[in-house]
Amino acid sequence: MQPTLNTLEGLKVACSNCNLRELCMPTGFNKDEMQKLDEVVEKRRRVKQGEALFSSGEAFTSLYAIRTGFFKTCVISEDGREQVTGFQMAGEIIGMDGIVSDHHNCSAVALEDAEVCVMPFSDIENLSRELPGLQRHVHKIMSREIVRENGVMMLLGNMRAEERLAAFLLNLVQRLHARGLSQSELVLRMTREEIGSYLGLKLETVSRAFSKFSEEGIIEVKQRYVKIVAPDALKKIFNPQTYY
Amino acid sequence: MQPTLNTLEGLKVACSNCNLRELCMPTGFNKDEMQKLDEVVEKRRRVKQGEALFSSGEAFTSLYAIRTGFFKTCVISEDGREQVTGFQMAGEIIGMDGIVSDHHNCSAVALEDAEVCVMPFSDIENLSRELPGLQRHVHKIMSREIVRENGVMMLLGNMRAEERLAAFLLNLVQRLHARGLSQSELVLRMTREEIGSYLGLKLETVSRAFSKFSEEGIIEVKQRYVKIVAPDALKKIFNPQTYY
DNA sequence: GTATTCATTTGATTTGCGTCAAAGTTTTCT
DNA sequence: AGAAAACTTTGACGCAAATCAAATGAATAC
Repeated sequence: MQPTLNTLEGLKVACSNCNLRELCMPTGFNKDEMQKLDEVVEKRRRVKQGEALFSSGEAFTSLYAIRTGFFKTCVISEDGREQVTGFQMAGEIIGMDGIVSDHHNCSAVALEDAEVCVMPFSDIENLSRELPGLQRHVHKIMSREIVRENGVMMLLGNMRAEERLAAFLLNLVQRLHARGLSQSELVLRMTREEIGSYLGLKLETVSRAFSKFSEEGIIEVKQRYVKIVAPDALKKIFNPQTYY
Repeated sequence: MQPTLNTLEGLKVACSNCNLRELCMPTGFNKDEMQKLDEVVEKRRRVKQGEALFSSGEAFTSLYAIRTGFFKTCVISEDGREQVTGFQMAGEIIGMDGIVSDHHNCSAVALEDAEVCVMPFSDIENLSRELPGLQRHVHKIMSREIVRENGVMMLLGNMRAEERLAAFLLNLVQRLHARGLSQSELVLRMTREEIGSYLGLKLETVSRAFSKFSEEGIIEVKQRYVKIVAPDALKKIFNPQTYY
């Protein structure tokens, strides 16, 4: 480890004046509690595009709050098949897969240059014994991940290609919108192949579904740029029943 | 609610002399700590075959430790498609999906008459601030669920029908073996349709895969009874690479 | 600025699983 | 015990997505 390479020297690392606070930290703390919270963030770490924040099998030490950038998490089977298990953006917490065995079960790779807050898990555990609000927050974050994965299982087990892609796009744009970005335009940070891996499809199938949506006037696509022209049509594809 | 129907009166509810303790509770506690742990289990509750322990949308109050019986958990999409997200047996903890929103996101249905220990989550949170061992255990249980679901995503996204069924059987028999049962024989508690839902397959496909394994002499099947004759062959199907 | 690599699109063909159907078996109900 | 309902198996056929293939476009390196 070469901390000087990964740590941002001279930058005040503090949640209390971070504009992502409401996304990744619990709310409703007083000044004293907020100060303690600040100390959980040991340091920051930059991860270049294509690099791994952590890799499957590595010792688990910390959770990471994404400050900037975009990640994918993936598991690899023994015979080399890769499954993307999620895409994560600013304000989201990753690394919880490592708690159960003290080793990471998946890898987190930056899809664009990124910066994360390193939060040693033992510190989180210590402080969350003092601060019930933090304790509850940690529980909620893990529960949210369980619920998210339930949703992916529904996608993979029950939905057809176009339904999966519609759900994927709606989910992405909704999360970006929650971060102050457009609710109709987005630039994909991942390849068709990575989308396909996440959705249990081959890249050609993903490409065809994009083209189909485009032909139908539901979206406009130019490579990684996507504009959602008819969100209701997408929602209808994702969930036919609601629109009888 | 009719507590008298669900509570087992006159039974001493205590983890300290429960033979499943090592499966669902943390180890290494002294007498005093063990006694506190006992108090987390508010009561027990019986669930008849086919009944729901909790249902999607219901208010979340407690986690449940399965004492006897067998459950499935499932989510239902708005248009009515059901996805089985897991099968749970004695010693396993369910209900963590409800923490994030204070409402359950999935339903837990008993596949045979069952008995669970009801553990109010607020009590768990309170006590785990006192007992770091319990705190760590709660984190591990949730992390284990995340990791399990990662594995299911790999199954659903990358594997073919027979690989999925092989993985399913190996996983089931391994968990049963950890509970003192045979590592080669099992009686399925779920229908072909429920297996199919979990594995993202139709019941006919599951049935055909069973028949194929049977014809090849890998397993013996008679309805719900399954005997694994050639476990290595199953492992090879699940994970071709390892056996070059 | 050109070459090389990587990503995407689109077409032709194949295939694994789904769908439909019917018969057999087991369990449940009366 | 007998009838009804639920579950399972097996076969024939269809289709959605995978595979194979080739061309185009974009990004990166030299």
